[in-house]
Amino acid sequence: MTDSAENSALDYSTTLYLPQTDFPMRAGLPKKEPEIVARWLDLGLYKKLREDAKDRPRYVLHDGPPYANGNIHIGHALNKILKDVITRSFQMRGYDSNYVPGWDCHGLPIEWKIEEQYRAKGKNKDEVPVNEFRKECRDFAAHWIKVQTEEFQRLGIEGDFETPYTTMDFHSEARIAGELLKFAMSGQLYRGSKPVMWSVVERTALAEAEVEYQDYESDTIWVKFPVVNGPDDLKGNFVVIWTTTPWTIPGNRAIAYSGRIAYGVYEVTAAENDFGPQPGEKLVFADALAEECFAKAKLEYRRLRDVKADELATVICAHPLEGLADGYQFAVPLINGEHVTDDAGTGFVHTAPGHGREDFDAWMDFTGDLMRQAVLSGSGKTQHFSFDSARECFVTAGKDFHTTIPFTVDDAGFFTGDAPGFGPDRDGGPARVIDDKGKKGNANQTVITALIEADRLFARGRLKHTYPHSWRSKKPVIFRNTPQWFVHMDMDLGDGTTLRSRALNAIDDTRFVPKAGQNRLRAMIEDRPDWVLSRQRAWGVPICVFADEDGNVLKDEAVNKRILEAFEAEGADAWFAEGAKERFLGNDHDPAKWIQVTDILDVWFDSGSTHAFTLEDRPDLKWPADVYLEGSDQHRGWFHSSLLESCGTRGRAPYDTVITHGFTMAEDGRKMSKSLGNQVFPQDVMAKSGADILRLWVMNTDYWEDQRLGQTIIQTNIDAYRKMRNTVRWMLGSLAHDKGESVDYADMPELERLMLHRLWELDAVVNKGYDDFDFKRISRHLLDFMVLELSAFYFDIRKDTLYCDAPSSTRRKAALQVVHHIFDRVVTWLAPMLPFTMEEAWLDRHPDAVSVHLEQFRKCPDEWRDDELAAKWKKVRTVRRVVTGALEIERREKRIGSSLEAAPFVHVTDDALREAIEDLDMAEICITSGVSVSSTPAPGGAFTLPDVNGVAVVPALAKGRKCARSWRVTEDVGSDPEFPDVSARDAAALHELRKLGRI
RNA sequence: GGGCUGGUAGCUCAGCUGGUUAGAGCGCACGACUGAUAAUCGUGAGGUCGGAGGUUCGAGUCCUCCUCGGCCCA
Repeated sequence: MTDSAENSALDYSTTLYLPQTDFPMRAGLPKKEPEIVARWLDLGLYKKLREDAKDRPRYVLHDGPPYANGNIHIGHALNKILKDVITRSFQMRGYDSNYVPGWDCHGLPIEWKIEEQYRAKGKNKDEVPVNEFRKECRDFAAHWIKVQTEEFQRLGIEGDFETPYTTMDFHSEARIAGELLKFAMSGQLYRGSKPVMWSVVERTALAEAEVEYQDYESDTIWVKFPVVNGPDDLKGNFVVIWTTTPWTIPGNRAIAYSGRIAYGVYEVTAAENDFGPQPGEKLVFADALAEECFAKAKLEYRRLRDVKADELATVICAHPLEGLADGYQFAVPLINGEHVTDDAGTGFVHTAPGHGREDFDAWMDFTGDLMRQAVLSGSGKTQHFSFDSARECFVTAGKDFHTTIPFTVDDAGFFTGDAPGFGPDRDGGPARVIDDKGKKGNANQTVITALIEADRLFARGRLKHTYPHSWRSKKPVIFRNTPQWFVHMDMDLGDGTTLRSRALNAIDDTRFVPKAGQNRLRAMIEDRPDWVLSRQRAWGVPICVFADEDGNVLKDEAVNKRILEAFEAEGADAWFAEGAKERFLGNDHDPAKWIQVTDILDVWFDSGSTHAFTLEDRPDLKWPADVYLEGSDQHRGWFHSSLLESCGTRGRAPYDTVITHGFTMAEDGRKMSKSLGNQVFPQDVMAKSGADILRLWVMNTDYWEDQRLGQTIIQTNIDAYRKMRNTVRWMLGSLAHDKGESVDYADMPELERLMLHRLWELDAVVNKGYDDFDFKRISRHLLDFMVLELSAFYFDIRKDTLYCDAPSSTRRKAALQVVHHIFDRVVTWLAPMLPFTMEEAWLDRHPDAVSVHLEQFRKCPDEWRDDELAAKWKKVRTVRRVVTGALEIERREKRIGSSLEAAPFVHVTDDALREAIEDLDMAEICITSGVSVSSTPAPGGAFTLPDVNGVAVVPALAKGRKCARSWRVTEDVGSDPEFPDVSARDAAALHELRKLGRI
């Protein structure tokens, strides 16, 4: 090796166009990102984006509102990042793509928080005026909106955070109420009833999340129901049920059995006691439970025969309290129940539809079936049929059958008139289930006594089990039938459609990404019962209707107008203010006749109405939205309620496209949880690595499915980020020498044209990816492009040209221009994904620019497409691969270090491959100092690759001396006496530079 | 228990309507360079495609069952 380089007088590095940039290799995102956010806010970037795009077609992604009650978690981050990438990408692809963030503000969790604060201060919610309480809820939500706004902005989310929408704005509340009134006026809203968990102590309904299960001792009873119709030999026998809530017997309306369980008729053969069942009595039990039951009643027995399910289906019993008072003289049918098991009890389940969810569902299925068979009038009026008529009789005779569910217990736990003999008509007043202290009242005992008197008690006992208790008072709760407001799913809306049919049609007309969401939503709509809108709560939009005692709603547009105007001006608090009833009813209606409903709307109705008060009402938006995007849980939630609300009021979905994302799991694929300590907090990732790292994770993941996130995965993304960042950095450094001199496409070397062709191809991939919301496809292609084709190929080859060529070199100018094209495209394509880093890069390249986010994706002219050239270079790279492989051996054997020390002989016997490289400078492409190509077969021992036929390489050292400037080994080093240690090309470059005063 | 959905190298992902020895990037190991330098280039080792049956000349790709996970219900 020559040592002229070391002895050189000139430090040639100063004569090279080496990359020059202040764009740091290490990003320092945690520090830099907040500065960029601040700059965007100072600029008013959101407004600038709108101004910039004001003449473009609008693209609206409607934000599903997060709940305003805490810091954001990884799910929020995922969701908002996806939305942001969509809005930013559409903005850069020719649309006015604005984004109005929203918040869900009403509802239970916020009420809890406020109550919790009250408890801490020793206050009681019920002692606080409702509007004072609502005010505190409002302030609480407002606080978290502020916090989350900052967190979202820190993530790089661009949106109208100055004027977001919230469900608690007065205007929103007015419009939500208005939407409800549309349902009321069109007759879709009706009052029905449903059992809910009820705390007598607190006089309030409880949600599932508000109860906890504690040990409790219940009275248990086995009750005999006499068979009055069915198979002849069963008449007069008893069907026996078991229950842990004796007080629900007055509410019994049916007995559930299971078609999967074996039953038999059993006869008592001996009795230990002289009370209770006596020898000769015949009873039906599940076979698996008979022994246990008879033992409990201290009886001996024998089994008489099987009882089949189809026999049970025909059985009608009398109510065990039929003899007690008027009101129990109805038939108790046996109904098939999916929930019935033979694990415990008797194999028959006492069904009191007002006192249990499963009871209610089984009962509704049963009555629903009957209704569909059109044998019932469905008038809603209670008209008991005679129990000595057969079931066939009432079915075929079309007798009236009461489908209403009795309200047997009031809010204070007392029996009502719907429980004859136990309510106000009872001597000594109504019996009580639970008292104000949460202790058992006398209801159970009273019912048991009545059953004994009627000789309908088979046995009794006590049972320790877990039972729901109020989270707050720690007292037991009961299931209690309560009036609720519903929307019909299957009522003819006057045009032959129903809410259900409209919703199903709307689903067919909607694009789902991924496709599976369509089936999921459809299945839910197909199956769902009527929509319950009411909640017995304080913090929400009221169901602002007046109803008479029968539940008929007052329909008066003048009243509605007064309500909505008041809400618009004062918020929904107006409904709860003193004198509201008289104020809204006005002079046309007698306040004594009308009941003001005080229930509030389920928050799903609020968020289901966001399309009305944002998309329709804001001039910057449009209805319907182009796209809704949320987690897959929202098939049951927001997608669902928005669909129903919109179909009920407008006949179609409020969206054209629905995108769903999965959930974020810990690294092992399991749910993140506090107790496992495997949670990842977006705040931590941002503080340690930066928001762009988190965003890159989102971009690289298959978000349609559940994703995983943890330390390893974050590190993977940090590594990918670094690679991309360094590639961008190198371009910035090279482009520092770009004078913007352009070279005609036709004058460009093939390598440059190849890169333009690749850009043209990538352009299609990128746009298709954004169209399909398939971001990982884009990020994958771009990263691969940067790694495989830029860093390891194009840049590596062109370093010599860019660093060493003379200022006048066309090759160098063409390369610069291509790097410029690559930079502009790669950076803008990535800008929606990595908004901070690409902003930083863009401003580094274009110091006078405002923001990369105001840019549009650059077009790639069709002129750039050259499939033939691409095919040719595929062959070139095949040959290159063999050369590189041969050099690797030389390196391993320590015969060379740098590839520039080599000048191999390449024997290409494959005609197609040789043709491809014939007119090319393979030394340049292989980054060697020379390549000799021949078509003669290679000598034995030449290097080949198993998958490449017709190419063999014989390595050789380059002849000549090492150029002190370009480090290539050439024979023309020293040809210019003025620069004796450099090659001719470099000497010429030096002359030019000197002429320009550069050296 | 039901509806929907998923399990391909350490990590993230490709593998279209079943067809040659299952791919990529990163990471890792080793090497080179020292003018992208806490960077860059090269080479290599990693997979019984969750498991078991079955259909087929042939299955990661189709069918059945099992298993582990997820969302929503019950």
